[in-house]
Amino acid sequence: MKKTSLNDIAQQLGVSKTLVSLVLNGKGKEHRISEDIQKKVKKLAKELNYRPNQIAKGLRTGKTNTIGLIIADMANPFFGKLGREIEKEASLHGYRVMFCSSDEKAENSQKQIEMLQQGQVDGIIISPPEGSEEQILSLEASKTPYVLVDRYFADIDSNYVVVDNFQAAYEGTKHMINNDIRKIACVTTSARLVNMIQRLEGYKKALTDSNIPVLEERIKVMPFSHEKNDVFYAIKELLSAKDRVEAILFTTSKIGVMGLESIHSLGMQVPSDVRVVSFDDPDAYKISFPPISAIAQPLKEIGRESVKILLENIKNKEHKKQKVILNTRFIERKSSSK
Amino acid sequence: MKKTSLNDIAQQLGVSKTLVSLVLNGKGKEHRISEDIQKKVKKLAKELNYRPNQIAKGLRTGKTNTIGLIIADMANPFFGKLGREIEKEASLHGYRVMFCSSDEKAENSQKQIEMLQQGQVDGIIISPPEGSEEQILSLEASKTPYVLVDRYFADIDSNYVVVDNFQAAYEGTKHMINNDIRKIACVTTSARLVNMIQRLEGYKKALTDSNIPVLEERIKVMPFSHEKNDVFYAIKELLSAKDRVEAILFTTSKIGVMGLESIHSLGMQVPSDVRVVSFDDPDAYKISFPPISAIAQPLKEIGRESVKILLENIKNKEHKKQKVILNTRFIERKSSSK
DNA sequence: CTTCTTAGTTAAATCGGTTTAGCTAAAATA
DNA sequence: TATTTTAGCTAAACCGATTTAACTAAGAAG
Repeated sequence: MKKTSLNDIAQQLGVSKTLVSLVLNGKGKEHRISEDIQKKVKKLAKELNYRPNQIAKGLRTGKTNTIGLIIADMANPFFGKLGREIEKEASLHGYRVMFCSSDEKAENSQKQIEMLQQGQVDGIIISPPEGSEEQILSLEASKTPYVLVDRYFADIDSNYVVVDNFQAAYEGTKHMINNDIRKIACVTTSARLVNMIQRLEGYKKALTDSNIPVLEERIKVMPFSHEKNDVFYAIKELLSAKDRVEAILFTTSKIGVMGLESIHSLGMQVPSDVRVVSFDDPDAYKISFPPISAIAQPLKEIGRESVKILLENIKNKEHKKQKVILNTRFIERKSSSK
Repeated sequence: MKKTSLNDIAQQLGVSKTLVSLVLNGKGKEHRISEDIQKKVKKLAKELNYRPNQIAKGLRTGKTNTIGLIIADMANPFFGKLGREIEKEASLHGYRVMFCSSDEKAENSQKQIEMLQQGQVDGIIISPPEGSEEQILSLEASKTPYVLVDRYFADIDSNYVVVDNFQAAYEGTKHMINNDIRKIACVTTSARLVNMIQRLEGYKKALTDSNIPVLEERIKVMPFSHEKNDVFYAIKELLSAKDRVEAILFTTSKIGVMGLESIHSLGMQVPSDVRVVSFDDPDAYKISFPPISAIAQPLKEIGRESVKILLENIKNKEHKKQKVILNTRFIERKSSSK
């Protein structure tokens, strides 16, 4: 049972494939194809279960109705949920999504961008890893429509959709300070990505605004590609120092989850031994006992906005750059107060 | 800066595009193209940063080097991780992955299959929702290479990769019985999917093997598409009955997470008020306090096997059907013993 | 000196659609 | 009646690669 092509239909009806194409694309009226023939074509197409070959269509029209998505890791609930929202929104507009996990490695995103650019997608949504500036510039140069999410590069004029990371971290930290906690650590990562820099800045500003000194030994920056062990030792240091911290701000849920595991395995309890606030809001934080106070990102909106902007750029390649900064939502749970 | 095509290279060198194509596909020797010209072609291709248009290539060769993946929901960590493993394995073989979330709805997977079949992918890995038998039969009829994961249909001879759900549920239940727990409930879903049936059967068999009566009121089957509320009321019933259960087996992590939230919001504690064992092993279970005993599925292997089988079927469409049943791993944590 | 090899190269078909430009016959207008 | 318009349809180019089936010129063999 071979797939039926335009030609099959055309031949069986003794008409040209041009006609069949026009009719099936709803341009029958416009090209004054007689009602009679239009009916016949549609009927036979249905009977033969005709599905246009998107590859052929794509070759001619230069459109694939597919968007590429490059994120760090779709197994990470933050990116998984974001990916899902992007998929949903794209699907509403007739687009499919090709997912790529970069593992935050510029060499991976490099390959993925190249792959996606080989005529496979109409545009790209990317959460650019550290050191991928060149890649973004090359997207720009090749006029590939793209939107950055989660982070951006200050010196590159791009479309992007991010959250107000400074404000988010500021609020999270302030919340603990307002609960009479003053010895607050921050465990973070990738010191060079703008979103992480802003989170750290927000943390610092909240401290200084309350006249609390910012101590370098209370800021633990995990290596580029961090493992459970890295986090464990950081936590251990923070919690075993003479001047032990009372609380920790985690700047990603990946670190947060590892951090909580570490806290537990050190035999400590939240919040009695140490208070916790974390960026992102994975399910884990809701069912954890106690539940973890979280800085939730508006994933639905991020997804919706990024797709919207991308599609606008696909339609009109000269569209002016759009920069969207969304607000986070602080969710107070039991983990962050004495 | 337009993309360079084969023709561009050919014209600039004054040779035919046939030659260029042959050289760049490593068939230069075979077709005795002179070393001299080969070098020139390769050099210019590199200079112009030539990338073959995969759409054009796909049209001609009928191969896309893309596989389609249809899962319930990539935001669900179980499927997210599985998806990631599939992506990894596919990528090792030069394949990309198009992700689709069906939300366990047959109408969605129907559309997604149709979409993927329009010449977009070389094969499909699908976790078929309830009621999608027809769709699988049509995949079969159209000779589309496909592999089922997580579940299968008993009356359809398909490739599939699943785990031994009966044994897994049996072990999980038995573990609690061995800890002197006898009043064990099971909260499950989708009573018609084979994997869920087997999980329920495993639970029942473990009880009867220990001479514990199987009570219908201790088996809560969540509706097809369940929400937090559904689980909440089920849990409430189980824990407020006169003959209150001492433990619960959750047959998916989605239900498990909702269940744990419910337990907490009822003011109950694990394991003192109720013991818990759950299928799957999301991060949430590791950082939950107490950590949750889990029936972990070998996601890496499932991903690897399903891709392997799919690629074999893409290479050879007459390949005989392969059925792989993998073992789960029971991870004892603090949630399941008194 | 002709014929056969062989090395080196290419024209053209093909994949399955979309789109442009134009054709034919009948109807309308001059 | 001659010309223009219009309705209805189609041939052929095109997208950018792969692949088949030659074709040419030079050297080898007879």
